[in-house]
Amino acid sequence: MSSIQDQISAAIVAILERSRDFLQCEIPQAITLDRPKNRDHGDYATSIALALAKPSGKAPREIAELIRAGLIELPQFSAVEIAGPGFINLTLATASQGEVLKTILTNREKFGTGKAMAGVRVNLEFISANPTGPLHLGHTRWAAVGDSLGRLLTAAGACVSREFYVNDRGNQMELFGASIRTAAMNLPRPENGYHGEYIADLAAVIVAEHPEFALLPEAESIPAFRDAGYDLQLKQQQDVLAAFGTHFDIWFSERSLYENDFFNHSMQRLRDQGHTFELDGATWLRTTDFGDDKDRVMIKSDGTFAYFASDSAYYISKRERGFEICIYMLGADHHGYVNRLKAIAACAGDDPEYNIHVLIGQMVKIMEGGEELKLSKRAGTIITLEELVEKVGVDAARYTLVRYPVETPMVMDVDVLRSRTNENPVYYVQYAHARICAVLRNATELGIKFGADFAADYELLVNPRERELIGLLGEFPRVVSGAAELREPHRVARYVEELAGVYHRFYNDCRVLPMGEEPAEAIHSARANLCQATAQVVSNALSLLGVSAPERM
RNA sequence: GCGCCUGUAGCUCAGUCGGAUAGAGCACCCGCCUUCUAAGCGGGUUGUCGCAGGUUCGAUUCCUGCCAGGCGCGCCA
Repeated sequence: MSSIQDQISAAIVAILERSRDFLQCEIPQAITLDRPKNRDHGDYATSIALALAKPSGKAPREIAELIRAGLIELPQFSAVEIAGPGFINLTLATASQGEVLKTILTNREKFGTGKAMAGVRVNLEFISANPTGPLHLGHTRWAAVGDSLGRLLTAAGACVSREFYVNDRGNQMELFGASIRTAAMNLPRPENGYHGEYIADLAAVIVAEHPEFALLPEAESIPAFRDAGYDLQLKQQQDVLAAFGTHFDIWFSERSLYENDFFNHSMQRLRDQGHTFELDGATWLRTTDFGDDKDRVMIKSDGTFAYFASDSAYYISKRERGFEICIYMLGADHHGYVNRLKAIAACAGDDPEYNIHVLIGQMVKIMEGGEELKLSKRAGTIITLEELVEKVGVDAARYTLVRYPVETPMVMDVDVLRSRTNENPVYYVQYAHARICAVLRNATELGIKFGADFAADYELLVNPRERELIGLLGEFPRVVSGAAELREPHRVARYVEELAGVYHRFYNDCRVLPMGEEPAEAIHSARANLCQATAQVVSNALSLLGVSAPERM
């Protein structure tokens, strides 16, 4: 089933093809259609005539006239007008509008999904926090955005694996173990150790279970506390993320990269490509061959593995497991990593521009009572995911985190997120859904006929508010595919906010149900179907964001 | 010093491959509930799109140089 936009695009391309001799230039394969801001400019507009003016050497209005003459013959349009320097403004016939509603009501939760990325295997790695403490605000942004992006890519047809990379080896783990041990034994914490209250909590749990750990010699005691603490902390992260609605397919252990000789295998692959070298007793990867500002050590001169070694092996693991696109989501404080990661891909013989896609997320701040919240009781430093959810709930937290482009530094205002007004977009959108559901419950009670199986007369929907609403509903698939392609989930949020606004205006101007003793007529059924289609799209959009669509509020 | 991000209304921010009169919420003023959820809707006021050049039919959008703010430049993870 092709969308109305695809049909228009194909029709214009066909007209241009027929005029190939006249135009004498390359014909685009698809035509982009805009939704004009000004309603006088119709339902759709295209500037294709302006774009083709230069390559063809013809006047834009001449090309526009050519297209207009072809389109006006088609039954889908009630008007085709040329405006300004050569814009073509299209107004759809009401019959074409009804098609959109039928499609939505038939496809239900599938409406909006597509095949743009069909068959593409995507590895989506996000959060990847150290298992040495609770998840904080920065992680929370990725939990919301990453999860939503996973849903979007899946909706676009991609085969997605969501992975959480667990840094379960290295100095930080040792420090973690030592910190818990000192907390358990009432000793001073190690230098650079972990200081949050949660360390003492972990120590208490472990000591209750294994009092003998504290009695072991230090060299055995630290690993014992480390491993027990790791299990508890990882479980805590997993529980918190599950409650947040963020799902992972794979919790990938860094340690596992060094099992079964995989690391040597991955090193060999890099050696074979000829980008490794030895210097000062260390093994390096010559990342400067591919735009990095300095070469990187993989195996340190003392024989231990640098963190970068794991990154390289992990990338190779992803590729060998069949993922062609590897998406990384990093905090702004790690942006220096982008060139390094791309260099790994290049050193492995891949195309970094295609195989690696890095998203850089800017910082998140949180305000309450007009002041920035900085201290977390539990983590000792910054606010945790759990604390945020306790303050505003999962829906408000997720929605707010996902409605801004990740490169925008953002401030979450707890007071706004608790408010039930226009200034809180999540309520605004959810309220629209609940409102529609209420109308539809009433419609059912009144015995109004509506639904996917009811052949409503959509020709009756001629009010400008109705046309505006239908037109916007038809945009949803394009919004989804665009958001997936650009890896920008916030587009879905902005879209659904606009949709909610358009619905509220429609609701205000167009009475859906019969009043008082009025008999039920065809217009009531048509509008009920429009309502149901709107509820479906709102629900689908919120679902892509991992936010609930309540039926009552 | 080098690199990345940001700069749009009084505030918080959108703005699709370059398109028509640059948008939304908040704030401020005025209206709309005796029948579908007023957590809503309508109207009014608000701009040197950081600055200066360039590319072209057309630039908030692309290029160059400045200015301001944030972040990063380890054989740490």
